[in-house]
This record gives sequence, C-alpha cells and structure tokens, in this order.
Amino acid sequence: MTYSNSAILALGALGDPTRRAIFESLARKPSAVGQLADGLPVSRPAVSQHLRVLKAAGLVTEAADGARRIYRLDPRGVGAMRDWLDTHWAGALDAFQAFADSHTEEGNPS
Amino acid sequence: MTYSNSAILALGALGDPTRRAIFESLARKPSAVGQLADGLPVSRPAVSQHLRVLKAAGLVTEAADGARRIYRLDPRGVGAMRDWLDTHWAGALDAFQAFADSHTEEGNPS
DNA sequence: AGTTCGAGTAAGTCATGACTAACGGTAAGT
DNA sequence: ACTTACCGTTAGTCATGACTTACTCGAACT
Repeated sequence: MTYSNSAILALGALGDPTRRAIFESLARKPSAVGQLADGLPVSRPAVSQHLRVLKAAGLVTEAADGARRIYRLDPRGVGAMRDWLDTHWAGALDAFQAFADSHTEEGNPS
Repeated sequence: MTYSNSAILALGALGDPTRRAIFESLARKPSAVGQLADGLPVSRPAVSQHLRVLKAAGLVTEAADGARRIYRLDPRGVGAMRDWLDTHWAGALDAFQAFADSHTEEGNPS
C-alpha cells in the first residue's frame, strides 16, 4: 500500500470526462481556473471542484501566484497510476500467455 | 485516433470501484461470471453488466467454454491506457521542468 | 427427453455526483 | 482607501448510472 492508494484515487478522478479534459489541458500548459473554464463548456466553480478532486487524487498541484492559482500536473500522481497499471499489465500478460499456451495451435473460428 | 480512444474508454470504465475490483481479480486469475460474483458484494447480473462495459473498453476478452464464459484481461487495452498515460506523463514532466526553470530564472511575461 | 445449472437481458428503483446560482474573501490597481 | 477583478465555497437541483428482481435462452447431465 505505497502509492497504489493514490493510483486508485487517480483512476476514480480520471473517470469523469470533464476531469480528463482538464487533465489534458493541464498536460499541455499549466493554467489558472479562469483559463481552464474559458476553454471548457462548464462554469468556473465546476472547474474549481474538479480541480479539488484532482488535487486530492495527487494528480495536480496548486501554486499561488498573487490572486491567481496556477494549477499544473503532478508527475508523482501520474507515475503512481502508471505503476499500478504496470503491475496489472504484468498479470494480464501472464494470463494471456497461459491462455495462448492452452490453445497452442487452435483459435481460428469460421 | 490511434488507440488513445480506447484509452479514454478504458479510463472511463476503470472509474467505477466495482469494475476496478473485477479488473484486479481478473488480473490475478481469469474467471467466469459466477466466480467473480461470488467474491464480490454484488449480484451476478451486475457483474455481467460491468463485464460488458469492460469488454467494450477493450480491457477484457471473452472465451466461451461450453456454457461457461471465461473472462480474462486484454493486454492491448491495458497497453493503450499505459501509452496514453505515458504521453501525458511526458507533458507533466515537461511542465514541471518549465516551472522549476521559471523559478530559478524569473522572467516570464503574461 | 426432461431437468438443472449457469449466463445474459430488460425494466425499474435509488443513490451518487456534476453542474449552476449566489455569496464571501483576498489581492492588485487607481 | 476604494473599487475592481478573480478565486473559492455553499446550497440546491437534476441527470447519469449502478444495482436488484424477474425472465428467457442455451448447454450439460441423468
């Protein structure tokens, strides 16, 4: 239970399409709330709430620049997700290998 | 539109905790619907519906074994997610680098 | 052939959460 | 010091979707 917990939160956070859009926009360029809301079909408060969820998930960090808050991606959160995925990818490959081994030369329906 | 579309679907599918549990269980061992539902606090039809979503997202594959359906992870879907994550991770690192650079040099307009 | 078990589908209910509107607080500019 | 602008918060509404119950289909076993 190192950062796999963060990975779980990150997956849940990225399940929402609007949050994915915010995430991708932030990947391109760090921005403030107004900037983000301007390029999205939702209001500022909505972006603010999504940002809070993303921050709780460890995917973004907040940097106060005067009255503005600049949000940017947190590489650690993305790395945790990547690690979680890596672990399960290994399981997937293993299971697929076992399946392929069980069906060595069979598997051509119709 | 390479496989990033599949990655989007995969992210959306994995946003649900129950689907994540099914996904992790499948990563450990391919199973039938009854097997899955037996180890989860939800009914069989619920597992069936989640399996359908996971299959549509390209994360699991179905293999008919007589009356039983054996579900296993699809390495391609997991790989697509991993690729998507990789791309945005690069963006995150780049943005973070720019941020660190901006704090050591100080001099960015607008 | 009949029975039994297992899986998928459909309809319906209910909870979660995404969004908007209104308010308060804080920092810069005049 | 006042005004302006931006950000965050709260309360409330409404849509999305997760879950269950009941039904039908298909395959194996007696």
